[in-house]
Amino acid sequence: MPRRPPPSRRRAPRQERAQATCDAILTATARVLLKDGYEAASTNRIAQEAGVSVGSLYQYFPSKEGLVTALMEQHRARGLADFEAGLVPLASQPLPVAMRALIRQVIMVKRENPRLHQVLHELMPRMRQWGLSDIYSQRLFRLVRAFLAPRFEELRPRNLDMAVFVLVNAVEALCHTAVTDRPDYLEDESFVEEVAALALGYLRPEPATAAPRRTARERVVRM
Amino acid sequence: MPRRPPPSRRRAPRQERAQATCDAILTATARVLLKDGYEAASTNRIAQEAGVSVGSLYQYFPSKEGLVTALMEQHRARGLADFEAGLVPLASQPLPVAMRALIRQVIMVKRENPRLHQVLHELMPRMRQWGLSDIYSQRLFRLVRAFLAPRFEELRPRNLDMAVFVLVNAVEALCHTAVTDRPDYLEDESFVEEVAALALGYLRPEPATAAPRRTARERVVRM
Amino acid sequence: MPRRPPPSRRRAPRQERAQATCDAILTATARVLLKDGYEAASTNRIAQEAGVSVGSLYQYFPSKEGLVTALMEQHRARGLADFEAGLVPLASQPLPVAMRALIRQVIMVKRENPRLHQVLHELMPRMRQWGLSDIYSQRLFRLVRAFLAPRFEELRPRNLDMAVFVLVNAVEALCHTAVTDRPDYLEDESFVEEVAALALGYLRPEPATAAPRRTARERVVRM
Amino acid sequence: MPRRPPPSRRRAPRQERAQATCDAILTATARVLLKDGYEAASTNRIAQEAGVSVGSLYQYFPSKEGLVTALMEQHRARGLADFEAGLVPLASQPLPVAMRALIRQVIMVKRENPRLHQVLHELMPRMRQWGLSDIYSQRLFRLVRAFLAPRFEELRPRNLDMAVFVLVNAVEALCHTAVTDRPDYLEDESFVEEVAALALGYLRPEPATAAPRRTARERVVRM
DNA sequence: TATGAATGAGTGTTCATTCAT
DNA sequence: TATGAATGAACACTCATTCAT
Repeated sequence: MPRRPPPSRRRAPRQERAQATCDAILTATARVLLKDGYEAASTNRIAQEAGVSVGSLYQYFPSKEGLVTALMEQHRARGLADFEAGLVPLASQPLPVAMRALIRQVIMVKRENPRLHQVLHELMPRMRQWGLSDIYSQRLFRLVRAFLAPRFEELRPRNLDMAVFVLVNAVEALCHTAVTDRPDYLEDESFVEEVAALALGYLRPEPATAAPRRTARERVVRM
Repeated sequence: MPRRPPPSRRRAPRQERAQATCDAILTATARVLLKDGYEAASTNRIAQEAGVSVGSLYQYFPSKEGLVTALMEQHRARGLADFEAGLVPLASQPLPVAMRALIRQVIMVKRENPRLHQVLHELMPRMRQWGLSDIYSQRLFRLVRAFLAPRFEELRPRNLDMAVFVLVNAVEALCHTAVTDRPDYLEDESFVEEVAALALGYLRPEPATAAPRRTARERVVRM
Repeated sequence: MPRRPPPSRRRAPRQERAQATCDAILTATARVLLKDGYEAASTNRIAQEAGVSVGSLYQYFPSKEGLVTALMEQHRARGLADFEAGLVPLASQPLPVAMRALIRQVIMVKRENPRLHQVLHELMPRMRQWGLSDIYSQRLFRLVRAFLAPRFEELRPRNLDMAVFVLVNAVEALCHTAVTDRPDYLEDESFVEEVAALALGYLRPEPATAAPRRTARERVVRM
Repeated sequence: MPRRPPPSRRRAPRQERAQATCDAILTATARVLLKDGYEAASTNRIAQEAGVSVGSLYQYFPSKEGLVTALMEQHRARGLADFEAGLVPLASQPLPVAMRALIRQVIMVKRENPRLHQVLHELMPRMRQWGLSDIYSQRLFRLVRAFLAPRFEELRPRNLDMAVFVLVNAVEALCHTAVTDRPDYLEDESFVEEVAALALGYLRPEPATAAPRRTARERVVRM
């Protein structure tokens, strides 16, 4: 029982001019969102910024909600496509190599336009409230799952779904939080190393507790 | 150039009755925020829910912003105090034991009132926008730093600040995301195990890689 | 299954000042409706005319619809009360006397403020569209029915309900149309006579048609 | 100071195709008016329903107002023509026969498309507001007047104009109100009888007050 | 001639905040 | 101190109409 089709578009632009208008509006939305945040971003303001009239805005987008949703979708679709494109050549790489590359890519993407990423990120709860299922998260999840599945036997975790949940969310959160709280980390190669260490340390089988016998106490402490 | 003092309180309640009013308002704010979200939570509505007049509300809080800030502060102060209280007896425990205990505690706290946690979490960007520095995050950071510092020598990471950043944010994000996306995980003991594995795997020294010598480059690449 | 309670009031005014505001708004509504008609009567315009802010308007009335409904109700309640008051002393009067008096009263009422009557009359379809059942029409119907019932035996019509429908609507329509199309009739005593003749001629038993007997069919056809 | 010529048409369609377009628009207007009412009937919506562009609509009609006026005119012209056609063969019939036939016809016409009749009826005040004189009412009036004039000597009323006003408006109102409030009456042959009784009772000379003499007082009372 | 993209004034309504009582 | 009536700027959104193509 689907609630309603994603109300992000009202009608497809037929003429070339219309497509341009449509794009201008979306771009302006991003700009205004950046400058003023969601609340302060009025549709009139956005239209003005786009150099069109409010009427035109509502010709292509059914509501402010829909407009923002459309922007979000565009953004996430691109992000996901990039991610997938980056993932393909890494399929055959050793895990550590691939992991570092992926993390680096995630950071690069966010570094491109940190404010936009941040703003859209903060918009996500609202989207959920609007009843939009987050198909992009699901696709990302499936992508990572497919990437991990072939090597899962050699890794420590036994619950693939949970492992993907842990990895995806931890990495995403770290990269995102860095944008906001520690932008310097984004430029710091050792940050990539640490995030990779987190991911790889999570997946790596625990060390066969070797030779010299230890008391339980020692074993626990030493880790 | 100090922005302005945190605008959370207009004036301290002197009389007992006033304190009660103040509490009632804060409680009502939480209730309304839960039910309706931030936008739909009007000050009139909150006052009504608290059983006082809007006028009274504005006697104790200078603005809606201030009201929400006060609630947030109360909430975070409590959370931090709890965390600190839980941390003390763990100082002498082996790391894995302590880590599991801490993670369990974080989850428990969120499980208590997931919706409130979620709502307040989603309010944080707005706080930042209001120019409030997040002193609680800083204190949490210092707490964990102090907890980790004595054992840091035996652990893998070499940058303590970055390690704390990584751990705090990864754990927090996982627990928080689980509230929203996978509430079932909150009841699942194996989720605690996985989050602990993530943290401990991150801190654990890499296994002494035996025999054949490698170049630094190689070492970095392999897992 | 009643759709919703008549949405005419938001909250009752407690203080004296509030009651005054409320009245001022209703009065202003009538004034603006008169001048500009329903569509052109914006709520901001009405508030201005009432000398209050829009906000106050919406404190007492939940919507433009509700505001107009309230005005209509006030108006019709008064009209009906007047009608009932006029009807009581006529109960014992001979029918023709009573009928003329009633018609005269209906005309008088409309003559008092013809434009307002007209505007509100034209608003009625919209009310129906809003799903408001017209309780005043029903009460009027019952009133007239009760007035007619005791003498119904001596009258021609055999279906009391239909007779009331015919009388009420014919008289009302004539008086109303006269307001719009022939205001001069409202001042013309012979118009009262004619409307009364219409009503009485309708109720009066057909003259005993003398001599040659006829079939039922024939009787229906002849005059 | 002539207001302006009836703004119902912008220019007469010359080509056949143009006439078809014009008709399509008018038909669509009726359809949309039926479905959505006047306010909700936007010109874009109407154009869409007609399968043409808004631009084309404005090529044939100067405004929404004009469009609706044109529809109204078409509709009333037809109604009047029908009425006139029905009237001709009745000229030589006895009054009661003719009256019943006419009333029956009025009801039939409304029964055909009750919603459209209702919608257009409710639009009439707006037309008046637009400054359009209602030439169809006038023609109807003249038609009925001409019908009644030859027999007027034998009837009770002494003011022909007023009698026509009373008859036309009473019959019209009853039939129209029945459409809205008592659609069952439209199917009820006895309703025709009652309306006819109303009209004929109005026209019929008062019964020759027979034999036993009465005081004026008595006469009035007795009816 | 037909199209449909573009316009923008104008609408109903909300809500944080003030201040007379 | 407490009240709650009053405020009014601001918002999302519509729709009759125009005009470049």
